[in-house]
Amino acid sequence: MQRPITVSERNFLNISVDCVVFGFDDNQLKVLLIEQDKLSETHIPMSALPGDHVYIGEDLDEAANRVLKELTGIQGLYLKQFHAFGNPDRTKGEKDSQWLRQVRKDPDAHIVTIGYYSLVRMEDFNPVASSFAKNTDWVDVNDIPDLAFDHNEILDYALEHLRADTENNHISFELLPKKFTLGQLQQLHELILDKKLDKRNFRKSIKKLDELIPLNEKQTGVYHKPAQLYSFERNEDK
Amino acid sequence: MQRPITVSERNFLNISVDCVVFGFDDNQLKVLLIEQDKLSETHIPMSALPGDHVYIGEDLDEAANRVLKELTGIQGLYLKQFHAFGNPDRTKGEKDSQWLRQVRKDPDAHIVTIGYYSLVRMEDFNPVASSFAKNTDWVDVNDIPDLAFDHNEILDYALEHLRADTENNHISFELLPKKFTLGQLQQLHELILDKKLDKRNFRKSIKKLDELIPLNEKQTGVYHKPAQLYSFERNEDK
DNA sequence: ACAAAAGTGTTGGAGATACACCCATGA
DNA sequence: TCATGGGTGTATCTCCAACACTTTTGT
Repeated sequence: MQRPITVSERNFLNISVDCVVFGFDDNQLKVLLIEQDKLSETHIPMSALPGDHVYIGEDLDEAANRVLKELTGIQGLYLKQFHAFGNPDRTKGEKDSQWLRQVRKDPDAHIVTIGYYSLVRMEDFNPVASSFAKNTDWVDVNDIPDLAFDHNEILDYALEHLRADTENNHISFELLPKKFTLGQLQQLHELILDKKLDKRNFRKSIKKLDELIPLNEKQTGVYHKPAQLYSFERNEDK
Repeated sequence: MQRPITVSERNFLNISVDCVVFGFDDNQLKVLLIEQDKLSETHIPMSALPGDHVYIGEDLDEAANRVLKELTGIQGLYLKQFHAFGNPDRTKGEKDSQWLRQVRKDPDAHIVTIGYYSLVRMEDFNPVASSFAKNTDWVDVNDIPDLAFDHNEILDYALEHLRADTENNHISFELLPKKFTLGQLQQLHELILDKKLDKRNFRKSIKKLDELIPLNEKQTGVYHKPAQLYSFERNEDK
């Protein structure tokens, strides 16, 4: 049974958003992490997902976009909400507390966070650290270090959602950018699902989607047969 | 003795949970609503989903269970988180503001709410209104009135999730209570999905689930062939 | 000419769908 | 004995998985 918190403990309840931005190129699936600024001699900076408080009066989706932009400079991508994380101990690790004492007025607050994820071609975005992010890094999903707070758990959860969406071909028209070849799209699915797919079967299933639009354009500058380029129809781009 | 505080007293960004409890009997799918207490001459009470603030230091899942119990007396059911709603205007309707001014210290706070849903046999639970709920009602899903806040939207969203879970047979062992006949289970699926299902095919697909346990027990007191009773194995009951 | 990825159809099997009759009980 | 829902099997069809060769370009 939860012990009620009393006023004398001077605690707060805050809301944040955390963004899991998956990035891919032709053979890698990575996640965009930020590295915390080193704040003092004793402080050991950690890596973390880009995330920060929601403003009062701000919509959650907008907050996710704003926070991502403030910390990494990245904007204009579709962020999909996937889960809320509210364990009161999620920010109570020793390193986490140390960090929060330096950057927050209420370091002991209970912070509920709303998780968002997205998927982009890495080459289309060039993250630049700012605010309390010292650096940004694309880190391979198979090589994720210990992250701040419960961000490892949030990341695992996001990956599950990404895989489920990919299996159902929901991913593509919501989360994919610009134009691509079917080969690239297949590589992407293989990266996400972590298994090989049959080329002909993949093409059959993907071509059934009427969101898939063949462009009047072919690949150039490749030393093999150039591929048809495709795009996904965006339902509601902002 | 100090009383528990909620965020509302310290902050203007609050967190609440709202519970969408679907109830069924043999031919109806309903939702548990509460009716707000009438607070003054001019106040027009509305119906709403059971929901209230999360305490500081309280886990979201626990909060959902506590809040549901406080308002309706119902406890011990599996509540599944499905979405966070954070539109800053979601509590700014005129009637909503009027209500909040009477029951909250900071009626103008921005309230982010986390939606939970569940599914129960109505006969297994007997809701009793308390706290700021004046009454509780099981209301048919096809006959939902205008609700407080954005609760109509939350309810629609919950129904979508319920349907998706039902189609994939995820629903059953997570959200279903006690023992039932296959006929009842089929009726339930038909209610939720709003379409007829083939009896033999339904039984085939449902019998493949190894969470389905036949009990050493048959229906009694019915004036037709008594049905075998079944139960679902709970993975992790609390 | 060669290397590299693009592009293309058919077959077999598994799983989903359609469909009709007898059974056990209480009234 | 009748009304009511319980309970069962088969034939067809649709969807998914497996599989190999030709084409186009740059080097």
